[in-house]
Amino acid sequence: MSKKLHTPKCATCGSKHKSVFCSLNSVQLTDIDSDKSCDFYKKGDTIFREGSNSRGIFCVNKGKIKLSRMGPSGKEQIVRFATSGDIIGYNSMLSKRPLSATAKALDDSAVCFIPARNFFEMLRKEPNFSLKILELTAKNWENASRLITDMAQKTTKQRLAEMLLWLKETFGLDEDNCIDVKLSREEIANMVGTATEAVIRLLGELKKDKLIALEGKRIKLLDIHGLVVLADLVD
Amino acid sequence: MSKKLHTPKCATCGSKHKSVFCSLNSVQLTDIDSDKSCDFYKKGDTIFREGSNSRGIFCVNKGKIKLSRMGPSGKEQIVRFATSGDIIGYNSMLSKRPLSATAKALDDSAVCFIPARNFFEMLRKEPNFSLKILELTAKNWENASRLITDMAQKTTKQRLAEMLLWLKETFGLDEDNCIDVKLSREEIANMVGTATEAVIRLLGELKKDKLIALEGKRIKLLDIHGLVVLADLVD
DNA sequence: TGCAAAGTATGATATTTGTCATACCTGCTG
DNA sequence: CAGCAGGTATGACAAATATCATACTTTGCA
Repeated sequence: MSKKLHTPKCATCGSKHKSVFCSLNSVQLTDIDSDKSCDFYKKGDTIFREGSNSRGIFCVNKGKIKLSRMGPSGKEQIVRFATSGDIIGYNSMLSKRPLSATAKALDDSAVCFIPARNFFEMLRKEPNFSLKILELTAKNWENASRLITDMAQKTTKQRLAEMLLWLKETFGLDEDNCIDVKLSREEIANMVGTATEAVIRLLGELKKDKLIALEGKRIKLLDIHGLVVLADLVD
Repeated sequence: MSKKLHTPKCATCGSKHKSVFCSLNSVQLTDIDSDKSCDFYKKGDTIFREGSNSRGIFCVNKGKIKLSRMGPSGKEQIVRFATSGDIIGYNSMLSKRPLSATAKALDDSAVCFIPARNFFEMLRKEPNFSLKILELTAKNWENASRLITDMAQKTTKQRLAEMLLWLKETFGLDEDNCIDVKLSREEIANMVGTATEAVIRLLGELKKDKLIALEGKRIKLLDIHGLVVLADLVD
């Protein structure tokens, strides 16, 4: 399942500057460190599960995490991703509700755990930290409300294009312009909100339209602007 | 458009106890009051518009507000409602982005305005207030991610049933068990994410199934449990 | 190395939903 | 009070997408 790791220090964490902890000083980072632990998760491992109660927040040290919810008919819906420097599991701490999503490792990952007490203490003591988290939750809502609109109004093909661009933003491109994450067609379908077969067919169409190229699970973006136009994301 | 009103005091506001301001003491409420103003909006009036920059937050004193986004093809998507005691317009303050939704009055409404400065001051000075807002934004995200899942996976009829239940939660029922808000079929369609004709047909089906009754715009809920089951919301 | 299992691909078909045309109400305004 | 406009309703049709069946391909593991 998961294996304890030598716990990295926040102060020397490569992702510090791009995380919500960036505004904290070294004393405060030591406070966070004091009760922190770090676990290793193999690809496919579950970090936490929808419906259970969280006892703290998680911060991704290394790896790729998907956050998903179970739909009524048992179908998975991917609602968010997290990678180095991102925190997860904080929403249910703040809303005082059970966890609303399940977190699974897409790759071998290292994830730190910070107990609720330390998290809330920091929120109370540090207005700047509090504002950072507020900024994060507010952005989450804005992204989600855009996604609601897109789910409701765009065609499957448009949503697929949009999801590819989202994956690019989240995980970046490798040296070959391929999206730097490996997802099954089924997982892509669970982002787009459609059937696996539809994704396969539509990826084929995007390929025929010379917007992407496919080599197994690797998806190469050939025409990003074309995808933006297709997804109707032009501002 | 909107008419200045005699500004009500937070301390004597009937919605204080159920609002995010419930944890503030009388001195703090006076702080909020100091630069507050209140405007009257007629049914259909716009309170703020997607894309513009907000200069403060709004708190609904009386009335019913819908928050919606424009989809790519110009179709409205209703993403939230607000009523007495609810605050709106705070997300874009916190995310430091332009407003992500448009707010329009569904009824004649009175809405207070609190400048950004006072809002942020309170956030900085009052950890309890900060935590209340965090709770709010976290809940928003959770609701939104459920909605994403539903949009992606449920049938139009299920979503319609779910929206009716959502309207019931938000606006309540009158003495006749009718949902206490008047929306056009088009507006309902803009919540459900479908065409107006589909809503008309499906409302007809729900009526035939004896789950609801219709008298013009008034929708009477005959079998709430039946709607819950249909919407697949059973826990 | 080769087999089983999982994942990917493709076709045929059924269903759902969107779109367009049209007609009918209902409430408002001149 | 007539008539017009906006909203509601219904049918016919087209398009998109889900579902089912089947075959092919890759991957992991014994």
